[in-house]
Order: sequence, then C-alpha cells, then structure tokens
Amino acid sequence: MSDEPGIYPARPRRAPAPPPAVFVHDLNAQQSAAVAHGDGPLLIAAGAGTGKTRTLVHRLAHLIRQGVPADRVLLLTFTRRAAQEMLMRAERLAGADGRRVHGGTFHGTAHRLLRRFGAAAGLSPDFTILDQGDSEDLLQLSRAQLGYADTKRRFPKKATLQWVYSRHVNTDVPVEQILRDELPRFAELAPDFQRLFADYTERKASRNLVDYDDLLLFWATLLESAPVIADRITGLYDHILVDEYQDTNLLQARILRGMCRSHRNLTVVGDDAQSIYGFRGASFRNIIEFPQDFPGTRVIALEQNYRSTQPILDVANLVMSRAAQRFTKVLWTTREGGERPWLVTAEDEQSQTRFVVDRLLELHEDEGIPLREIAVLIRAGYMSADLEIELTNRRIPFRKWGGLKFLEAAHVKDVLAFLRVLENPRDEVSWYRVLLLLPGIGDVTARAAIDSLLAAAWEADAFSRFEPPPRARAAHRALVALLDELRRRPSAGVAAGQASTDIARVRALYDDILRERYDRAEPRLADLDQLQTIAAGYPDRGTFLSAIALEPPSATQDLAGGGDEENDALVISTVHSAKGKEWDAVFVIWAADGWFPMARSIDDDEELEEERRLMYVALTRARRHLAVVHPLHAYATRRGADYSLDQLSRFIDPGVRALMERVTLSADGSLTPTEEIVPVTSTVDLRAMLRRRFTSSD
DNA sequence: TTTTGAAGTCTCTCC
DNA sequence: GACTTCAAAA
Repeated sequence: MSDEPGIYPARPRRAPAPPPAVFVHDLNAQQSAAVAHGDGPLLIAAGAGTGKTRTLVHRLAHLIRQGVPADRVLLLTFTRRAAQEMLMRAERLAGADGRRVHGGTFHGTAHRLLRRFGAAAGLSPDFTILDQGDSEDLLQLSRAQLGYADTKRRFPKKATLQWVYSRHVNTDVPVEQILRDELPRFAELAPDFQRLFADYTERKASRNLVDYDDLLLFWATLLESAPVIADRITGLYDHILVDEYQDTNLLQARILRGMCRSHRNLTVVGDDAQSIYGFRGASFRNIIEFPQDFPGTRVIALEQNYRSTQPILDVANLVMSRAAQRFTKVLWTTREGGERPWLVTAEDEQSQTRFVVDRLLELHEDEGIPLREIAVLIRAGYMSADLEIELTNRRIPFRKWGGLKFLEAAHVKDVLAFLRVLENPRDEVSWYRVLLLLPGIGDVTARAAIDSLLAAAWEADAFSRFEPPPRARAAHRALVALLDELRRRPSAGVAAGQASTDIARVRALYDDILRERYDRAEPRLADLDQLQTIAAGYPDRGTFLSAIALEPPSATQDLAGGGDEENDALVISTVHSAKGKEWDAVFVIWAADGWFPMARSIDDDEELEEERRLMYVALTRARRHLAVVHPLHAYATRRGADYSLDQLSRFIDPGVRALMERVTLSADGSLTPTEEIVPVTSTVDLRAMLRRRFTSSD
C-alpha cells in the first residue's frame, strides 16, 4: 500500500546497511537507517506518528556516541518546548553530554548568535526584541510621522502593514508583487509601502530594536555577506538537525544553506502533508526541493505509524489523498482493530458542546482515560468559548493551548513596557506606550516627550528634564520618581530576581491606572501576579525580556504552577498548537464549512489546501478514539459570506464519511445513526465562479 | 489637547 | 460582535 508514486526522488535505491544491533529492538529499518546515516545531507520524510521525534533523538545520541562533541551539534525545532524535550530524551540515551547540544527555535538561535556576533557587524548587543504587536505599533508611529494618518485616502491598518513587511522579508517576494497578489485593493500604494518600510527600518536601527523577522534576516545576512563572521558562526557546528522542516520558509532555507558552507552535515525531518504555516511565509516547497538544494541528499521515508489505529489512519489518509497536489506517504500500522472514527451531527453549538462533554466524561469515567489524554481541537481560539463555559460550570478542569496569548494582553504589555524602557532607553515603542498610560498625556504630549528624548540623544535622565503641560505634571513627576528608583536599585542579582522586583515597583504606580481603566480589574491584576512569578525565574531583567519575547509561555498551563502531570486536565488546543502532540481521544469540533475550512480560505486554492492539511493534522493526533463533530445550525449568516455555511466540512466527503460511524445527536442528548445524507457544500461555488470571471487576470 | 462616544471595519493560525 | 477609527465635547 505504500507504492504510491512519490514526488520525492526515490525510496532509498540501495538497501540501507543493516542497522547496528543496539537499535534493532527500538527502531524499524527505515528509522535505523536514518539514525545511522553518516555525513552529508539527509531528508527524513516522516508521516504523522511515524516516530519522527524518536528517530531524531536517536540520531542525536548516535552522533554523540560516534564522537561528535555534543556542543558542536545544533538542533533547530519549531518550539522551545520541542527542543527541550528532545534534548532530555537524548540525554537519557547518550548520557549527560546530551544536555550540551545547542537546541532551540530558529528565532532563539538567531538571538543567541546575534548577541554574540552582531556587534562585529554594527548591531548594538543590548538590542530589544519587538514582538509582532510591538512591530505593528512602531509601524503605526512611522505611519503617523509620514503623514499617512491624516490623508483621507484609505490606508491599510497597522496589522496589514506588518503582515506585508513580514511576508516580504520571509519570502523575498517584492512588496509590489505581494500587494498585487494578496491585497489588490492596495496595489497602487506600493511606493507608499516602500517609503514606510524604509522609515520603519531606519527607526528600528536608531532605536536599537530588532523584530522577529530581523532576527532571521540578520542571521542570514551575516552568513551571506560577512565572510569573517560567517566563518566563526559556521565553525561552531559540525552537524545541524532540523525538525518540522515543512514549516520553514525561504529565509530559513537560506540560513541553512549558509550554515552548511563548510560541511554538509544537515539532517532535516518533515512531512509535506503537515505544512500548516503558509500564512507565515512557510512553504512546503522547501522540503520538496531539499534534494535539489543539497545535491547528494539521501531521502528516507517513514510510513509506519505507531500512533493511531487503522480506522483512524484510513480516514486521515483518504482526506489527504484528495489534496490537489498528491503527497507521498500512505501511513499504515500494525495496530489492528479499534473503532471507526465517529462523525457526529449536532443540532447547534450547545448540542455540540453537550456531546463533547458527555462523551469525554464517558471516556474518562468508564474507560479510565485520564483527562489529559483527551483533547478538543479547534480551528481558531474563539471557537471553544461555549465549551469552556460549560466545562467551567461542570467543574471539569481544562487547559487551553494557543489562541490569545497572555503576553498579548494590553495590561501585561503595559507593565513590560516600563521594564523595556529601563533596559533600552531608546525603545520608542515602549516609551510611547508608557507615556500614553499617564493621565493628562495623550498622543501629542507623548510625541513631544519622545522628541525631547531624541534631542537629548536618549540620555538616561533626559525625561526628567522634559517640561510637560500643567495637567500632566503630577503624572510626569511620578514616572520620573519610579524610573529613578528602578535605576538606583540596591544591586542587581537580588535573590528574588531583578525583573520580579522591578515589576513589583512598577505596579505600585500601574495598578491604580489599571483599576481606573478597566471595569473588571481583578483578573488582570491576577495576570500581573503571574507575570511577577514568571519573572522571578530569570536571573536578570534583560534575560527575562528577551526570553518572553522568544518563547512566550504557551497559554496558562505553563503559568498555572505545579507539575503538568499532577493536575489532570482536558486539553483544548488550536490545531496549530496541537502539532506534534498526540492523545488517546480527540474531538475535532466545528467541522463545518466556513469554520473548518474557514470562510476566507475557501476562495483561494492554496489556502484551501492548507486547511486540508490542517484537518489532516487534526485527525492524526488521535491514538484510539476520534470524533469529528459539526453543528448544523450555528450562525447561518455571516457578513460578507456568500457561500453556505453550517454544513459539514467539505473535507469529510462521501468517501470519507463511508469510513466513519455516523451518528446524529437528538434533542435529549441521545445518539442515533444518521439517516439522511448530510448535506455537503458543492465543490461548485456559483458566486465564486462568477467572481473569478471578472477578476482573473488571464 | 485629551477624552469620550459613535460609526465603521473585518473577524485565525504563531516565532 | 470586538476593535479601530473618526468626530465632537470638555
């Protein structure tokens, strides 16, 4: 069943060498071959649940045992968490040396290298990292300064500006073309975008700021244009291993090419069918073209799935087989039996929620599955609102992954802005944010204050000499006193942690402002307590600020305190955040057209394909129990939506349905076999076809 | 100039 | 239906 013609150049043409005896019990033939691969580029095309992490960990351990110094191995992963998990496992296999492997995300590694080598290329080593929101704010400042705020002409909002900028940097596609392809209504504004981005770039440079995209871009640039530094950097590592390669973008591919100038020991692992970060500029073409990029690549495919039962794999495989571009792998397992995945038709959202809660309690109480082994997967963060309320009412503990981030909350960013001003007095974004918090200071006064700082060359106490308008005098004095106090802190390295102490002092001023601004202050104050607790875990303020920008604590579970294993809780996760994870039982809810796939992706073939891969990722998270749920009558009308919603996701087509146990939820909560054919959105979208007639360029 | 209230815009995924 | 932007009042 694995004889599908593939786009990968080859199954290994020659039979892999027999694996070393030590691996035989643990790994299958393909995995062993990957682990024991010698030097030179290696592409491991690993389907979902095929032991990809395990293989990578064993390879890591193998390299160390072969005598490669652990600290000369670089492991690049998608999340910080993934890196740590792998290093821990490698440590168990290879001993304490495993811990010395350098592991982290592309961004985290870029950060580390830039702090070390950036200065030699004119980058001040104490730069501040802008997260996406900060980057938007700074673009907004640029925009206002350049006068685009006043024009009556419609101008894109800051989030759009940031998106275009980021897309440009990460994909190398010219701004003009991005606008033409993705935002045609702004196409004629290309020169304005260019002007704005030039100013933004200048502003970042003079304010000592570095955004996410810069981290990667500077790394790539050092490798490509600064031979001496490039030699130092590439000389650090003998082997590079990359996880989730399907989610890298062109810029990251450039970095890898640069890192492999002096050797070609690059191992990448990925699954083109799980490429779900196209919106961030990732392209699964990276993985498909890897063998061309690195001639002599050995390709090893992992297709034996150790995670799911065959009925679950059958459904997932069939969903994926409908992809416009045929993918390569067909997963199989030796795990016989298992129930067919359920397809549950619910009346509406409440009914959907009731099914999920009833069924998960059944699994938990009757079958003894721990709550943490059960997950509810959603396409987007807000889709679990109703479920969360119900779970809270029924006192069922849950943890939510993904979605709105703690650190994106305005009040958290406010407090951090104070610390950032201290850390980098040139941080214009944070100054602006802090100033606007003060009563009596608005946009104009804030700008005037920043201009005065600029004029004083950002000297530390320049702000105390700023003359505020009378109504802001008290606030100004309070802020000056606070900053003074924080600068004259007894001594760095207090046991409690500098950042935590700083936050406590900032809150003496800020908590009142917060109470004034928000109706319900308590939960926000609790957030700040948590922030303080997190901060206590870092040695100093600078480390804390960089760390939280690069590895935000994923939702509340990292913050809740206490071991994850202790408190058993259901997991609610976006599909994106669920990547790489697995559970005994998985519910995929909101499997309705317009929701999953999301409405705005339906008109665009590439985006629709990404939604399909997303569905594939969701389905393949399940080990034994899988239920796909869709509400029939949710919100029939949605502004701007001219296709029918409220119908079963188009990915669950008749063939897929035939492989599932179809049940309908009746009003009393009982399940009956689904009788009638569930209506499915036609693949023909009449309005979209008509629209294309007038918009297509050919 | 700041603040407040009303109209208007677009709805996500994440380092 | 939330968040941003615009317009008027303090």
